[in-house]
Amino acid sequence: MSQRNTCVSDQAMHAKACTVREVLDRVGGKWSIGVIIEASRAPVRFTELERAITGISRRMLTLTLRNLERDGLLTRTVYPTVPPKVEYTATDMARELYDSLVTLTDWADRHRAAIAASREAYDHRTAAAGTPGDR
Amino acid sequence: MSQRNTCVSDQAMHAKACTVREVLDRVGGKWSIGVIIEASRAPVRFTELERAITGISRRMLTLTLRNLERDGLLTRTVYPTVPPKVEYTATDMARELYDSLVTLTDWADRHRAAIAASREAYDHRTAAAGTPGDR
DNA sequence: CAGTATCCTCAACGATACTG
DNA sequence: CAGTATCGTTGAGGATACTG
Repeated sequence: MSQRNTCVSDQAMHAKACTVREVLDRVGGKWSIGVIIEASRAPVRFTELERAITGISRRMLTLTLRNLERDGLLTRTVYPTVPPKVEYTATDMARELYDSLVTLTDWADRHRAAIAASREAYDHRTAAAGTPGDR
Repeated sequence: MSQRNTCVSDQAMHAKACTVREVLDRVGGKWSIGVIIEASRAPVRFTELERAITGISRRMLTLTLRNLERDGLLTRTVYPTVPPKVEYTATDMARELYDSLVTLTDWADRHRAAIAASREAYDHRTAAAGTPGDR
């Protein structure tokens, strides 16, 4: 994701915000969630992921996989064959994380319409403010 | 946040990944969560937020507030006094979101140690690979 | 007080040629 | 097949002077 840990020296209740940031720093990247979901179903190979995740570049797939592996969210298994075969599998920790994320999708589902409406209203307001004459 | 909506043209189950991204695009910013938490307790003024949230710049506070207001997560109330007084309050939608985030903090709390250990192990491994001689 | 306007930096991401 | 190595782009975020 985009930001570093600013939690040091934070006081009291900010602990909550920081804990959330910990998670976000881990899965906030553009592709992390997609990879975790794919690797949660069954072991997946590099090329399979590349095809399954629309729009991801080879470089970003590699980086995402390495970071997730480093955090213990993915297991990387190399079969020393020719040509090489590598499989990625989500760990239990990652599956748990995915389950927790369901709570968030519920929230999004419930409020998607309200948010869209709020945005439209806001944009309409500010557009009106930006157009002095309005005619 | 860093990334645009790539959900268009996505198929079947990727809907889940996209719904998560919707939330992340909204709250994934470096400061959004902190602002929501502060504004969930009670109405807060601009300067109060600036002091409460360690490290935030004036510019980012403004941007974060505007985005959250646009999405209907914050209410902005202006008291036409001199000097001006502006209060920000979290909406019910935002409080609900915050409640959902608790699930994530639980996950982080449970696995913080495991993640740290995994990272250290990974870094040690790759460091060893990078140091040919090792002595 | 509550912002806006400017300028700048840097890390995330994208594209793609090359390789064990 | 499963990557790595390079180069280029973009936008999030930071610092800060100025203003109604």
